[in-house]
Amino acid sequence: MGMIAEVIVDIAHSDVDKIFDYSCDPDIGEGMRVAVPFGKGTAAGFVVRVKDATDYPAEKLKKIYRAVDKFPALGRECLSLAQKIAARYRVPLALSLRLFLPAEMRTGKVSEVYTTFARLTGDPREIPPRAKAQLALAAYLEEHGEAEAAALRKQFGAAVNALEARGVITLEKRRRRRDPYGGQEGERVEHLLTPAQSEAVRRIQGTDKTVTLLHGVTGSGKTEIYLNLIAQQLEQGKTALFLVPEISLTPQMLFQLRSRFRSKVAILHSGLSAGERFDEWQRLREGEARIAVGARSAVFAPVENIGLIVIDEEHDGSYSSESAPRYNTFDIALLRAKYNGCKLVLGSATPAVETYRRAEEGEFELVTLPDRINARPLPEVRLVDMRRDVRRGNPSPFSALLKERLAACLEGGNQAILFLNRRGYSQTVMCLDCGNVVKCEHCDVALTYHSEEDCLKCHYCGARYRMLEACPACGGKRIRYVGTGTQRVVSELKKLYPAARVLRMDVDTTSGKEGHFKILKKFASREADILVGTQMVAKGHDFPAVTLVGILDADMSLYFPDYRSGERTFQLITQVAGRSGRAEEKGEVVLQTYDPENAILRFAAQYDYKGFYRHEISMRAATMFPPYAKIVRVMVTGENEQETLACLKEAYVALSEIYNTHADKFLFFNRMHAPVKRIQNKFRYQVLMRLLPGGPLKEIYDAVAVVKHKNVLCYVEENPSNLS
DNA sequence: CGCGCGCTCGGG
DNA sequence: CCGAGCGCGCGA
Repeated sequence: MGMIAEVIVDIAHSDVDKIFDYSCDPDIGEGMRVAVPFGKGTAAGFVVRVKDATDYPAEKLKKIYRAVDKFPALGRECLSLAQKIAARYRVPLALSLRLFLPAEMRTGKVSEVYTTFARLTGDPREIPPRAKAQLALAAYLEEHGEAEAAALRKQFGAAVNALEARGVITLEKRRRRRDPYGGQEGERVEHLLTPAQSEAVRRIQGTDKTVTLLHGVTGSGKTEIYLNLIAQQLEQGKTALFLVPEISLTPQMLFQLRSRFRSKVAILHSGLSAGERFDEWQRLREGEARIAVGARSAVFAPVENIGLIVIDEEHDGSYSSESAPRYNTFDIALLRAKYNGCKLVLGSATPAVETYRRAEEGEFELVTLPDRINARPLPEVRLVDMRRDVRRGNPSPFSALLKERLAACLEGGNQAILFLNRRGYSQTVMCLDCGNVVKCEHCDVALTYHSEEDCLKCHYCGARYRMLEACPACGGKRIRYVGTGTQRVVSELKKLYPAARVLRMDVDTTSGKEGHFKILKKFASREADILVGTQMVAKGHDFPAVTLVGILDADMSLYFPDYRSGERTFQLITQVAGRSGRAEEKGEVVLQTYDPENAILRFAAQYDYKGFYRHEISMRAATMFPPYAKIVRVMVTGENEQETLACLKEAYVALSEIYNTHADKFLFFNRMHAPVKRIQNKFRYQVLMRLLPGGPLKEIYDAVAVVKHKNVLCYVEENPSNLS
């Protein structure tokens, strides 16, 4: 009797989201990718199980054509995990299985690369004395051992083939790993833990809880703790996942890891070429590398026998997936930790309120590192009331204090960072005669003026428009620039400090994979005095000469229509303030605001996380926001407004039923326009809900899974980080 | 009466 | 997802 394979075809659609049985040869195994006859053609698929019988009529059964790879691309754990993900987020299994492979493997563009080596295997005396090149080649190999055939061909030409034909040398193809960053390593340093770090390590190992929250201020040495824990797991023959926000995957950080763990580290992130990513993935799968370092998607790394999972900067928004399946890295990491029976460490200087709460409640172990390693104080933060500056008739984006401190900083030969969370020149342009603000043709969003290209850009879809000469509504010619962006800050700086060298870092100046490295490197090597940028400047990187950080508009992120805006503001300020005074000289921070009494800004200025947390958690309790309730949004979006509305209605009717039967679990239930009504020509409507713990979340997912409208997308978001 | 488009269904 | 099959609507 032949073998039967259960196959999931690699088509992400609920209609074909089911197991198809195929007969197969014994070389087909679980987890392998296969090519199968499907419908009127061929489909790729994943073998999820192999069995020896099926109920499906034998005459209709078809046979797997072939295995796509020589190896099982998916392991046991990942098959089980993918099922859970598919069930939890109501996506086809094919979609959750794809998470576990490098994307380029599916498109078939990537394969292993080989290098041919030549070595002596016969007697060089068989070479006739006339064949000078062949003799030289043989002599070369006698001296050097083996060498790459390609290099030899360059030097000795056809002699390579001639000698092979003669049997004097043998050519051998060997797999070659593409190596991101060309094997560069940092310096090897001793890793002695401070008493506080040792105690933290001891507590993380000693707890019987799966999850530990490691709360340590900037510079308290969290990384050393992670590395120590990882090293211990490696010694026990286990593997580790080290997850970081995309932005902190700097070469420096990677070199540091490599200097410690050498080739045991594999890097998975979007900056690699397809081939490099595939090879790093293979090194992990084959056990050659045993530490996977990477952003969100590295939580799916193909390692077995995991001994530790680390999520660094756990509060970072990049840990939530923005497209289906909308998973949260923590949830996946927890599943993997449970499956492998290992620990999961969350690290942050500014933990998410929801995380800290779970630690406080005892669900997570809480380990706190209150002090910086070098005991250097954090830079002093001075709050500036911008309303007073405005009243005094100072229209510039810089307060009098900031100007004074900037001058002093430059005079002292130091560097400054100015942070402003808005790119472009001005937030938008407005007609002074009629108040008209120009919007994007494809999005319900005001356009931003960019001075470099003298154009208006839409920050949602990237569309560009010529700068207006007159108001399109009333023809008025008095156009005013409203709100300050990074470009304007740079041009104001040039007026104020003509001698200062200014660098700008935002999405517009960091195109290309290595774009923001180049700018950071330039600044680090002191080719500029002032770095102006958006939140990109907040993370990573040590600039020893920076003694001043200016936060130009601390309120900007505060008034986002989002329950996490306070939390995000606190995190951002803490992070950017930490850029000041990293070396010998004392640092300072100037924090400009129109709301100097604001509690969150005051806690941030004092580096008082606990004060902030208590304030924020009591606000959340009073207003019933997460973690006391869950925000659930069902988004409905499509290009045709009628179709979109019809779909919204269908979803709303289905959800209303849930609401009516579980009214006690709902704090809020309504349908409405999304705050941004249209993005990229797609109309956006939503059903917004707030659920008490134990609310009918599953029912909501089930109801939405049934809603199917052509040309309209309808999906569930839990506690979305961005409610626009 | 014939064809075309749109919906439904099956695919192992 | 993609193609096949089929029903109904419209046009000469």
